[in-house]
Amino acid sequence: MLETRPQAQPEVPAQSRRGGDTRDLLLDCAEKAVLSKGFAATSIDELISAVGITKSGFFYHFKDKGALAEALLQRHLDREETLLDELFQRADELNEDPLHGFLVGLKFFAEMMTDLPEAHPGCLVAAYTYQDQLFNKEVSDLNRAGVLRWRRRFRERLDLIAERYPPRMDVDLDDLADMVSALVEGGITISKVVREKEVLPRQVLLYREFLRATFLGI
Amino acid sequence: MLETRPQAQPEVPAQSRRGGDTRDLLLDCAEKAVLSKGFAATSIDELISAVGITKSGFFYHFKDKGALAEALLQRHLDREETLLDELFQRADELNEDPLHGFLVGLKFFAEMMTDLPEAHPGCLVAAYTYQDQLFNKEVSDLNRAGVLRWRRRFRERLDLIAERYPPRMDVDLDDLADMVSALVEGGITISKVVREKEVLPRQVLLYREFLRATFLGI
DNA sequence: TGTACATCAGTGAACGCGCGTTCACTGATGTAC
DNA sequence: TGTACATCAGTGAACGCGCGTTCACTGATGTAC
Repeated sequence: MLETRPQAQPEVPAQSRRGGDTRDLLLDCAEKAVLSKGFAATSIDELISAVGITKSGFFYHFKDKGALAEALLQRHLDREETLLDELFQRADELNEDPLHGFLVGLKFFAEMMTDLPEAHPGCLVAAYTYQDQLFNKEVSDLNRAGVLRWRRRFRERLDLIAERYPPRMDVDLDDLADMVSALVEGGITISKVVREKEVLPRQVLLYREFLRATFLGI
Repeated sequence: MLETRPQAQPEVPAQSRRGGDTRDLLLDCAEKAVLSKGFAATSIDELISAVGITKSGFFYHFKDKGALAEALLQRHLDREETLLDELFQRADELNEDPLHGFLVGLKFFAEMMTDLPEAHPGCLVAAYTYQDQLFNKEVSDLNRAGVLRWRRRFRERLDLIAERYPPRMDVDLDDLADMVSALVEGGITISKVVREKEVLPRQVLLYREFLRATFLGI
């Protein structure tokens, strides 16, 4: 029942690569694999044969499989943060107002989702959450801190907005902040399940519409 | 790194149970395990020792591990449908109007989520989606059909509502229907990650607020 | 500029354990006549 | 009411394969003097 598709061979042989490259390649392959079949079903063997090193080479880079999990999540959280930071900063530069900056940022975000070539790759947060017991406490805490950081950051932004535009509806701003995360995680899941990549960007745009109504009225 | 907590021993020994009971017990244990650590990390050994039969006994009930996956998802989808059917039917009986019936139903739904004793158990849809490659096409299709059925059913309901209450915002009704699924899946994920079970019901209530604004204005 | 040593990025062989699966068999209950 | 057979819900032993992990070793590059 396990339908393991063979991974592509690496273009560059192991010898002519530097160590950091090999490590990153391992993480790239692991990310792809974890997102499509989960962490437990991702074997070290498949990663090393995709990257072109031996098993002992893997254990040079990661002390055990758990270290791979941790490095993978950390890299994901870092990248996500950088990406969204740039995106919302760019949106803010186009617009002085915190509300309109956010609205433009959400539009950028939805466009980015739409432009991704294949169906959306998915998010490690959900993938890890549903395999929680496999990981040690540090990994779970890393994941939790990641989500809570977004709550805090969106919340700060919403506070600024609410100062200038008193909300027309009775909504809790923490809930409104969490809704971004929930809708992204859920949107990715539903996109994957129904195999329609438009679902995720459309949900983001719908959230944007609700946000506008909350602060600007209908 | 695998932190496998021992499952509770069954109260009733295998001999004094009927066959259907044992099968259901296996499914119960499997559901719990799959939700907390994923399908691949759930071993047949742990299920049989929790239920109190031998490994061959397991293969009497399921021809292989894939059959367990299929039965598990099918049971989950059936239960979910029955539960939500009853819930929204009960809400409709209290209110003639399709909008207010829906609003009351969402309130019931949120209350149900709140009243669950422990943190929310999670949803097999997301758990399966992030382990897609492990399953055969029938399982993926089952999952997909499940989500699409909810899109259709909520959409029908929203059509009825929109007939009576022309929407005040420019929203696509399919998106609005999908948002329920996305928010539930995402809400469960976020609830689990941050370990706050209130997140899910609060997201449902926030959706409810937006729905009210869409059809009734602010 | 040459030599000595350290570090980096791996190799290769072996390990034992747990996994899913198979197969021949069995004791208790149900049904037909 | 008794006997024959069928079905249900398992048992017990064995299978081989793949998994994560360890350990002693190595060839290429970097650095100190």
